[in-house]
Amino acid sequence: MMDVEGNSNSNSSSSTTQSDEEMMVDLRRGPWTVEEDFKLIDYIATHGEGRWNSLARCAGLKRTGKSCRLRWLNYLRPDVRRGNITLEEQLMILELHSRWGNRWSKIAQHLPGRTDNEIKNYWRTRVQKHAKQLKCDVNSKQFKDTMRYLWMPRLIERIQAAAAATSSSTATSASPAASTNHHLINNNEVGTGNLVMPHGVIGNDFGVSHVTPSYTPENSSTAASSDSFATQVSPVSDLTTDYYHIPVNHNPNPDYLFQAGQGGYSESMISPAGYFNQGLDFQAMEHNSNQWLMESGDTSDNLWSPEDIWFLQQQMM
DNA sequence: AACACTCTCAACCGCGTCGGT
DNA sequence: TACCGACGCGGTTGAGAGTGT
Repeated sequence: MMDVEGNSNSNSSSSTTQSDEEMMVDLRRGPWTVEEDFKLIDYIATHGEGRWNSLARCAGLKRTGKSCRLRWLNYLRPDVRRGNITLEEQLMILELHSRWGNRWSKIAQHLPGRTDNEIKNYWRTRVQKHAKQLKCDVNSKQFKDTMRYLWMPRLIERIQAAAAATSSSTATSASPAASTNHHLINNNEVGTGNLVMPHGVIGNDFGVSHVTPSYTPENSSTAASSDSFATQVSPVSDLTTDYYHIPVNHNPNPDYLFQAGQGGYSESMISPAGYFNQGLDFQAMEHNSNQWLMESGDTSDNLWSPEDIWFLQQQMM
C-alpha cells in the first residue's frame, strides 16, 4: 500500500489494511500542530473519547483514529503527568517490571498519570542503558538481581532520606507535606517487609522489601530505630558492607521467597555474594548503580513537589 | 563556532484481540 | 461461524535537544 505521504509500504498484511483510516487520502502524519491539538481537545470535550476513526473524521482532523487516540492518551489528556519520573515511580517501575515484564500498560495502571509510552521510554533509555553498561542483558538474572539487591534498596534509601530530610526540615511547621512524608515513613513497617508503596500497594506484595535485610532489625547493624530511617541511610560506601552480607535464606519472614506464579522470582533469589563465584564484578555493578542513581535526575530537592504530595496523599486515603 | 555524538520522547507500525454483524 | 472494523499493546523509529570535542 501507499502511505499518506505517498511512500510505498511493503508491509500491507496488517489487520487494519482495509480500514477506513487507511483508505482515506490526504492524511497527515508527524508532529501535531497546535491547531490539531485544539480541534481534538474541543471535540473530546464535547463528545467524549472513543470511536477514534469516526472521531478523527468528525473533528475534521486529517489524522488516523490511531493517531488521535495516541495523541490524546499520551499527551493531551488532562491527567497526564509531565516531568521527571520520581524516585517512587522509578521504584514502582522496577518492581512491577520484575513481575510483569514489558507489560507497559499494566505497569502504567499503577502509576497515575503516567502513560505506557512514557514508562516504556524510561525503561529503554535509563534501565536498558545501564544493563548495557553492566554488559549484561536486561532480562538476565544477574541484571534483575542487581536491580533487586542494589538499585531498588538504594532507591528506597534515597526516598527515605529525602522524606526524612523534608520532614525534619519542616518539623515545626506541621505542614501537610511534612505530615504526609512522616506518615509514609511510619507506615514502613521496617522488618516486616511491609513497605507502603505508591498507589496503595503494600510492599510485601513485592520483592523489594524482602531483599533489603539491612532494614530488618535482626539484620541491620544500623537500624537503631524503626521509625527513624534517617539514621539508617548509609553513605554510598555502606553498600559494600550491607549487600555483601545479605542472609537471603535466613530471613524469618515467611513471605521472603516469592511464590512461583506470583512474583515469579524465586529462582533468582540468590545472594549477591554468589555472583563472585560466577565471576560477576559486583563492586563494578555497585559503582555503576550508584552512578545511575546519581544520574537519575531526581534529587531530594525536588522529591516532594506539590504533585508528589498530592500523589502520596491519595495513597493514604 | 562547528561538528559529531548521544539522549529523549512523541509518533508510527504491525499484530493480536474483541465485539458487532 | 466467519468476517470485518476498531481498539489497544508492545516494539521501533527519527527529529530535535543536549552535550562533548
